[in-house]
Amino acid sequence: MSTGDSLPKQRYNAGLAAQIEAKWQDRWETQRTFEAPNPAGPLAEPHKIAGRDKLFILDMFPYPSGAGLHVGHPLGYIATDVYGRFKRMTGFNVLHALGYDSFGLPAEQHAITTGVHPRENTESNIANMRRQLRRLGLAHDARRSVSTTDEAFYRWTQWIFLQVFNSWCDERTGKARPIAELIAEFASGKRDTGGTPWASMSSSERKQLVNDHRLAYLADAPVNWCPGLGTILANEEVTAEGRSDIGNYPVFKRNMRQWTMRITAYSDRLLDDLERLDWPESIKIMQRNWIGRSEGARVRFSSRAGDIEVFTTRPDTLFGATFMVLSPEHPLVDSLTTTDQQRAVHAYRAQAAATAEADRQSDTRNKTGVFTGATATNPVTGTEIPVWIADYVLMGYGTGAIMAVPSGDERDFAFARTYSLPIVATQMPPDSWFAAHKIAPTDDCSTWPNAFVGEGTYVNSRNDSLTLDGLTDMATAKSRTNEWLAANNVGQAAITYKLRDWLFSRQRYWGEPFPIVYDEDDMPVSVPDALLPVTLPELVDFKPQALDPNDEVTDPIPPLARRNDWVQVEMQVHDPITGELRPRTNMRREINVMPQWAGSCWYELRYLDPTNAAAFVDKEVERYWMGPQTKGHTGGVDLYVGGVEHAVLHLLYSRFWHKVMFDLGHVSSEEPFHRLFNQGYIQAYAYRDARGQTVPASDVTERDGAYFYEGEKVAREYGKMGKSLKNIVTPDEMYDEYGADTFRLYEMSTGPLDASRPWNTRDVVGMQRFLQRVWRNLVDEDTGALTVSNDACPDALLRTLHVTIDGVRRDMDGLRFNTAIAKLIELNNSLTKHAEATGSTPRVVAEALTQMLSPLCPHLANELWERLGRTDEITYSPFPVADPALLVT
RNA sequence: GCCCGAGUGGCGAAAUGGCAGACGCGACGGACUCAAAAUCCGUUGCCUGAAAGGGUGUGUGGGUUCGACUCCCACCUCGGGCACCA
Repeated sequence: MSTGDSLPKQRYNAGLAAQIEAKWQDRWETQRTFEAPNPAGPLAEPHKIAGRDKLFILDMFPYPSGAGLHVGHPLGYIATDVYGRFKRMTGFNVLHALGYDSFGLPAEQHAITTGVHPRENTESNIANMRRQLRRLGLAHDARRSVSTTDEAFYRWTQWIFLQVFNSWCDERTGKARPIAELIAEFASGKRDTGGTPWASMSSSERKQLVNDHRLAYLADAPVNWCPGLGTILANEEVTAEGRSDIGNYPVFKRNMRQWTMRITAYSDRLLDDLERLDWPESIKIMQRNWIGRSEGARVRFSSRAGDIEVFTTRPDTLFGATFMVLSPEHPLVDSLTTTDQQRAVHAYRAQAAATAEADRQSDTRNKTGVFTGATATNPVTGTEIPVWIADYVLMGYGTGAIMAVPSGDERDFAFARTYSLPIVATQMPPDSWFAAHKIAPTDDCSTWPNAFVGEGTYVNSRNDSLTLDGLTDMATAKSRTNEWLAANNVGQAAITYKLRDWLFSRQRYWGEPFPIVYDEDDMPVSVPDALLPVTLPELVDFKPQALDPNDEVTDPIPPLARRNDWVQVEMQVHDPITGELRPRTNMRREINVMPQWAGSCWYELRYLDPTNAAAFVDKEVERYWMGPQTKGHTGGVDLYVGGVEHAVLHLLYSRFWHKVMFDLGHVSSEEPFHRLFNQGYIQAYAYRDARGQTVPASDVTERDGAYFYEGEKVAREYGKMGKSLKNIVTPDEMYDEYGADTFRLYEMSTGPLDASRPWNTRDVVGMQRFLQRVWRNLVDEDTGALTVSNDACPDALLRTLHVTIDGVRRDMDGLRFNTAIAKLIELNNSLTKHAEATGSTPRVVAEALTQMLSPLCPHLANELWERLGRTDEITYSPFPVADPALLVT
């Protein structure tokens, strides 16, 4: 169709939108419209700050993928942009920027297959994404865009790592302190070393003792080792058969020496401070469950291999413990196992090692296990009870061993039933329970259909010095048992967390090198601040070194090990104990790199002060943007928007680092993100042909509710937008077909921000028509002349305007952009009726409508504002305020 | 499996204890046009009825309430996370 000639010259369509958008994007850049003033430092403009409140808005920064952006990415970015623009119009000094989380596996994989250096690939991906984002018209301060791979950035990632490494958590205050203070306490005798006195310790022993207290420490941790690929694998990369997803090589679960972050020392603070955050309740619940604090007791059972310590949340049921179960990985298994059980135990351990952890925790799976042949003594009854191993007991939780009370725990009950182990009831369930299960209270508990986990009257729970019998209150029964355990030196009340310490090293190339060298005792030593950053050495081959696929014992050889000239180093370092600075030869660099989480744990702080070479962030600048706003306020980013997929890991790791920085006095905020909002995902339809192959969604047509590709019928499904489903829609296509403003409006209109929704290109035109109608109400499509008059506005229209202002203001504040847009459409529809009747638009409505639209479609609004003859910047013009007198009908 | 969400017209949704379906898409009808596109106007949950009207309806089954899309319980389906994808 060639229709261009007959269209009105000044119709608002993709062509006109493109002109307008390019014009304003250029103008914003040259006029530096969105640069946010700092109170101090190189970006300081104190006169611009006076009398304004600040607002720090943050998006979860993207990974610069080779595919660029698809229309799913900008959902959150547009929302924060609309909110930030709205807040600017209500007087806030808004900081909004976007950087790149640019270390990570895809660039490394790309480098392995193509030989192109990850930096090159990463930089071209960033350039492409910057171009795509610029066309969206985001009001970002470009000076503050940082990438985690910039040396000027990761210099400070390394510096923060050293802060963590050179700290310990003082158990008396629960706060991090410099490690030098711990050394001083040991040296002065103020703190007991728990063994050899400090003065008699060798240098190596002292370093080891101190290392054992550091917040970043080396420890053996279980990993999925795939020698055939030469790498450690994520659980998701391991198949159900315990082989690698790629290449189908064997995978071994084994311990390996890894950098580990002592996040568990912060469990209680991470848990308690959730109360003080403005986060969705569901995310708080997920974090609480992840931390998984449970109160109970540790109890020691004696055995021929020594004491076996268990953690239980139900010490009150100790009298019903009729057997014990150890995790197959438990260190005492070897010494416990009797000769005749060795084969069975060995076979079972091998099988457990090949089972995914999620499956091991499954409640519905049949319980499996093996008897070790050994027994242990129940401390309250004195009875010898059998010791088993079973994969439903995990080494990573509690002590890796449990006392099994089949009458009071469903899993233990199932296990006892499977292996005919004894069941002793320690609580008499209420009659209603028996009635519900259609059994009699006189029936033996081994005939019960399942365990009883509620509160009942204690029975069979008595020895010479402890009696629970007759009690009905669980709390009393627990505390009495705990007191008895402590008095008899066989246990004590204890708290356990599901949270585990954070595995922090990767055997990869494309990550931050650790600022660590090893000395002659093989002890880690900080690289001095003056020598940061430790830059990534150049490599030609990025591939991990593959080994014999069955070589379970050799350690992985990370890519950095290839650069022996880099690994071996002479350096002036501070002695970890004395602090004395002296040159050392024969030092060896750490050859692991940090995980991708590292940069994302603190990037928001660098936005504040991106060029600071003396500190990761200036203290005054941090206090201005992130400091607590009232007493008891945690401080932190004012609004953080991102996907719910980061609910636990990223959001817990960054909270931990931030708290360490707070304890050490480097930041004034206790939490990184005060308010959190999770946006939904954009999903998309995908289509498969009769052979089950996905076909390009863009070429599928609909007829009578059925879908066709090249004349053949295809089946529709629904999934996350991505390359594999061939259902990607790029923002570039939308810019070209409709313009950025229409695209922005469409993304904001399709539903509430926190809901996922399918992408439907067909629907975009609705927002284009809306903008077209707005344009036509103010501008003559044929001549381009303004059709706005200064005549008085009729009362009814004025009332509609003020009701709209009132609603839109509240919707924008509450991030309800979809309903704000609906209200603006209604206002414009009223305006259309008026304009049709009178031939002109009242200026008061035209200006207010333009202003209310400007956060949502800023290019169009700026253009209309200028055509309305306004010479002030609409970006900083005051958002309309409703007159209460005009709200009553 | 465990933890967290979500299910409302043909589709995206609105209403969050008080008239279910605002607004948009699509569809249908009309205006403009030689015609079409674009644009504009109107109708549009479903069943029934010529109409007025009547009936019915927020995943399923129960419950609380004068009143439930909204609160509670159970179930089903879908999405997210499960620690080396980020």
